[in-house]
Amino acid sequence: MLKLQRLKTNFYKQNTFKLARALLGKYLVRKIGKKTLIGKIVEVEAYYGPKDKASHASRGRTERTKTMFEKPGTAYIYMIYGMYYCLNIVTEKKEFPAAILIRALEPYCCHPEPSRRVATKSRHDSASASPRRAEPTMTEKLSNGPGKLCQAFKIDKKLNGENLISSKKLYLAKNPQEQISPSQIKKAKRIGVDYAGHYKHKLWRYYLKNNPFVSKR
DNA sequence: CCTGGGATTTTCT
DNA sequence: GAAAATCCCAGGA
Repeated sequence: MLKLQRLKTNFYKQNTFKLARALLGKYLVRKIGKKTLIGKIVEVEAYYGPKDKASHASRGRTERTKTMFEKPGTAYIYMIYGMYYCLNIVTEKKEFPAAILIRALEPYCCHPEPSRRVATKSRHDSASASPRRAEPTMTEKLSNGPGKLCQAFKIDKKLNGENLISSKKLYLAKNPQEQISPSQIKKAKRIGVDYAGHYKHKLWRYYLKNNPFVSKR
């Protein structure tokens, strides 16, 4: 059985780039009434400071971006392309705008609606080659991208500004048994930020090697 | 394999 | 009025 411990204030106080790596392998927990959705974080991107041209905060504090200036451990959620939401974890000291975009999740369990088997029978995803998944669950299909995971986990602007340290609806947790080693982490350019001048080349995307839920290699 | 366009609406100039 | 931290699908090589 998966034993999860909620992540506390100190976890969020790490610098943005350390925290981005530390987020890999941690769990996003979403409670909706009596139901709980859980997904392992497998891909993230860092957006750091007012000079990062790819960051919404590069043009200062606005109605939308004010959440990025909040204290670490706050959820920053915005609408993108009129159709999707994106979930970020605010980092750094209050008043310094930085956040980490959650780009992909590996669902752990429990999309209850259709009576479908949870596909991962052998659950600790070992490094060993698991043969192809039989029936992908709904969540599996729907959480391999920043917009899709918000859809699957029913995350929208109502949760913008939520404090992940105290929230009953949305938080992060770890399985103390599970450790991610640096060799499992791959660094890459961020997606969809070609407009960002030289900041578009920054290797501020991190993902778990060989994880099938990563949005792009 | 890759490239390009359309959907759709909030946000900021 | 233009752009956007996306996604999906169609069409070409």
